[in-house]
Amino acid sequence: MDSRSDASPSRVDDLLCFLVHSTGAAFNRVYRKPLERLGLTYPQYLVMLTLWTDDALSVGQIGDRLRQDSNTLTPLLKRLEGLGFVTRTRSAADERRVVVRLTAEGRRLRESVAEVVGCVRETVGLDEGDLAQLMERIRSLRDNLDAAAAMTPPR
Amino acid sequence: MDSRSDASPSRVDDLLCFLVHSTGAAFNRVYRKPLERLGLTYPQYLVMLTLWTDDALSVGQIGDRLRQDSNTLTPLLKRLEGLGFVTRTRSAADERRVVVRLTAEGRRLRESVAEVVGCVRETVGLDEGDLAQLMERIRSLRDNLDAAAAMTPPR
DNA sequence: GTCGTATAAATCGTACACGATAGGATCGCA
DNA sequence: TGCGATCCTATCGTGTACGATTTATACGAC
Repeated sequence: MDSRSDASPSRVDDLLCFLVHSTGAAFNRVYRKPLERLGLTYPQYLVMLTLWTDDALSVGQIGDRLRQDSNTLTPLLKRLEGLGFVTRTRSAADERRVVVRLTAEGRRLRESVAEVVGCVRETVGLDEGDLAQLMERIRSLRDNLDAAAAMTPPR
Repeated sequence: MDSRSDASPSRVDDLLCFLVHSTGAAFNRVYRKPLERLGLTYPQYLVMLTLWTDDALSVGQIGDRLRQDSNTLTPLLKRLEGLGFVTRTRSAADERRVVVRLTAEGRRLRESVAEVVGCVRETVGLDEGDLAQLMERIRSLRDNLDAAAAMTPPR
């Protein structure tokens, strides 16, 4: 009920949604150059991270972890396949599934990446405690938004 | 120097960059449906917000506020023009500039939007103090990232 | 006044995001 | 055993995002 509860906020930079949006873009900018040296985009890097943790995942399993669907992942995975970092094969047990596996080169990439993660970790400029707290708040914010979006929109 | 300082994090969901990224997507999902009723996408909505605050801005001024460049904004503004919400006219004083102005219909849209902002504000589930603190932390995070990206990347 | 430089917007190519839909495989159950 | 519902991936269309380049205008030093 305060003075700005309804009127348009004075600046987009005073909106939480815009701050989150632009901070995501800023992360992207920081990651772009070092990843480019490895031949990866940021979304491709996220897929590689996922496979370095658990290899041989289906498209859907990767999508669960990254919160995206096959319409985004299929072309992205084909590019990673074209780059020689993963293979895509139909599962014999369930022909509906496509299993994505790291190649030797894909596994090798993991070492080159350690420095990328490390250098970004420093630029965020937060100590362990603040980082953990910030992450927890953002996660809970995201969960609230997800829950709101999941409600069948009234009408 | 702790145990996870170098190895790949166990899950993308434990990375700050991914949390920010996916929270931005979650905001987008929440906004999508109500904005769709107005005929706007989320980035278009950000442009409208900017113009509701300051009308008659050049493409570059809009870009300063939204942190994007003409390569993204030009086609987006042409769509808003096609929808009848803005006009785009070359400035007489400086023929390089294109000035974007709200139409009557574009101004009218502002009222329909109040409820959108209000309903999203509730779903974030934070009180005034927490919201302000979270926003300040994210802003400072973004500034750190911007500063890092601005450094001419060594080698 | 002329020329080089800076600035503003537009254009181009590639990659993501995402709603909607299609097509094939699997499963459950009558 | 057959058949409808469900699941999984792929495809399509539209709308961003963004680096690199292009074109046109403005400005400053001379």
